Amino acid sequence: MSTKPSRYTVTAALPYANGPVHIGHLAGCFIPSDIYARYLRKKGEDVLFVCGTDEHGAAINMKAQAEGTSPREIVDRYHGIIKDSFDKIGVSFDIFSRTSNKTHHETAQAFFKELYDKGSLEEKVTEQYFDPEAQQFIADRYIIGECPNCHYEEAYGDQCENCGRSLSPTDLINPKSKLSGSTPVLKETKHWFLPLDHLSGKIKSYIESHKDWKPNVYGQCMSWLDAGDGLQARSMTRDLDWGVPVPLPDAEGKVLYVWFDAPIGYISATKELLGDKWEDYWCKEDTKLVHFIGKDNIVFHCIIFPAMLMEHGGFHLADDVPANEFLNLEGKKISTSRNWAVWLHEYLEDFQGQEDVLRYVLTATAPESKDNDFTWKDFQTRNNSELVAILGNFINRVLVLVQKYYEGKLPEYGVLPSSDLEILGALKTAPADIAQSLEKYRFREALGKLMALARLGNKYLADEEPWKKVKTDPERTAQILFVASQISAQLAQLMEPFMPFTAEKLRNALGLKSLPWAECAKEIFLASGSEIQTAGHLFQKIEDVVIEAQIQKLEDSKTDTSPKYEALKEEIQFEDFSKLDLRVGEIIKAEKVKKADKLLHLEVDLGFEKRSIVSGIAEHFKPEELAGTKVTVVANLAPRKLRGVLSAGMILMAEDSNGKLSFTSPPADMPNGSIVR
RNA sequence: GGCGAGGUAGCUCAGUUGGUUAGAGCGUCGGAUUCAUAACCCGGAGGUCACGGGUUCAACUCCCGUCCUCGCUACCA
Repeated sequence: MSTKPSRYTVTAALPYANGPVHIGHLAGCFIPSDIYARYLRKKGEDVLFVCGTDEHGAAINMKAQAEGTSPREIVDRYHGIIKDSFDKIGVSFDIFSRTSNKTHHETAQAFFKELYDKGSLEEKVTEQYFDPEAQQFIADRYIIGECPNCHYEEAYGDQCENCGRSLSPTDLINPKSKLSGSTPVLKETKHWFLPLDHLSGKIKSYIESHKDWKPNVYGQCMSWLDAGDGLQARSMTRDLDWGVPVPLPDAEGKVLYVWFDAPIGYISATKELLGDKWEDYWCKEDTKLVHFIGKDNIVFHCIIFPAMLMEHGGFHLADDVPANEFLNLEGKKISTSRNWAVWLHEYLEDFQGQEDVLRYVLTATAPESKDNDFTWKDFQTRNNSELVAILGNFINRVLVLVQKYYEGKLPEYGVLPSSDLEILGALKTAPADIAQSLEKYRFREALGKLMALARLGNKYLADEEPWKKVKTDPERTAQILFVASQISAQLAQLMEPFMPFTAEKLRNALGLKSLPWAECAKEIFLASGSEIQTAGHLFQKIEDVVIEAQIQKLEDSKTDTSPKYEALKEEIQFEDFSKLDLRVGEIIKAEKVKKADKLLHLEVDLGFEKRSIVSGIAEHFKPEELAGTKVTVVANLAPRKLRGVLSAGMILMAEDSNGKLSFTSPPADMPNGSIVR
């Protein structure tokens, strides 16, 4: 967009309501979007900042079933936790809605209906499996059966995990529903697909018109568009009872696909807040639309959602999608399932009154251009040597001195020398300078520029030494503290988007109102005679014990993840078991399979013969360490080729809850070829 | 394996369209200081810009190749 936008629509990715929010979400999406929105508001722009919980989809349904409760119960729980924690950390959404509410259902249905009415959707009737016991259609991956290709007994309906073959549920021999364990029956069902291939040209030129997007975003989009198969038609509906009902006759038990309804959630949240005025923020070309997301969401926000909007017509497409990379934690990937995370609601409990510290640290260390690491040690250092020592200390020095020398009343300053005018000049240019970074979504750079002001203040005091001059030159001392107070005032204004709580505290001490950004471009904020109070310490030092406790907490949570035990499979008869021929084998030779990351080509001695077996264990074992290892082999499995290499049999492996594999090895003196039973 | 993004001081990162001694913050060492939460301020040390070629008068910056990290994807238990 070349001309100045008339209004802004800022969205933050909808958090999925099956768990709380952690620091990775914050650093990647919510803190930057909040800084941006607060900055725009302070600039006096017309800005709408929307978000909400994404509450549909099979995963929430499954979680509810696993906990023996309802999806409603799950989403209510997490919507509450998430909304509350966003409030407390100061993420200033204009509305934080949810996709399960009425407005959203209506909006999503109307959107779908529009596509349907104009003939954009392809209707396909297919036979799908239906679970008679659970009385519902079953998603492909919740159907298990025997693979027609390799006869693996537990192939999923969409793919056999054993031979890797893509499957359709109807290919399975002896299918079972994972929901109830019963045998599903085929039933005709109708679904609606959105073809995308005819849009690929439009989408490509849309992306290409945004070469200014971040390289990681632009690169991923082009990579996706250039991929071989082109854009496939996507089914926009599912057979499920939790979600937005498909607004057509004959669509009993069908809901919109969660990926279809979720982004529309941005729009319905807007409607909920603004009523008819919503169109200004979504349809007008002079609106600037910015989606803040994590890198896992790039393709969806840059390609699929715009495609939906294009096909519908009448919508303005995203002007920028400043996706961040991932934040690691103490050198390891954040993982919800392994409980390796710092949860926002827990941080807020443990660090009450230190909301801005987390905002500051996550901004300073945000993964803007590549993955970054959050460590508690770094958190402590940034708090102690940046917030406390540089920023808090400067403010404290000024306020204490003004209190001490002038009873809190700002003195007259007479005619300032040019060195002071230079300092004040820096205050005048700071807003534009910081704005330049913010407009480019360079939040850590912007924050650095803010801190440079505090550094300037500290240097000014050190150079001028008012505590000495007060004895010899009261007039000059008055000037110095007058100038230093102006720096404090500018800090109070400009820190607002980054650290809103501290900004308010400081403004109150200085008796200032929040000023529009443009009005911050000046030298003097506080007139002589202004009453100034001390603010106490803006930031508290964080001691080692506090940090050690957090690290310990992380370690503990890691070990106490109760391992997830898979449900037992259905009972089998002895003859089922006796079909298996298990033998003791010994690995003689192992080498990596070319062009495959996970596969090892093994030569296994079964006593009576040597076998070639391909096994997916390359990420767990080095080939040269394997010779001589005793293993248990499924010896009568039908042979097949993997990556062009013959695999005649299968090695049995045990897997722990972290996905680590180990051999089920017989003792070394057990002869090769021995029967296992 | 394919595609994408990265690999710059001990750590976290900047380096704009190729142009003289490659920058910042933190950490570290030394100095100065005491108004301030032993904080601030000044100074020093520290980099063959992943590696190897090439283009150019000139490359961290462009081209080719190799290695490593992350993501998507393929291959699996």
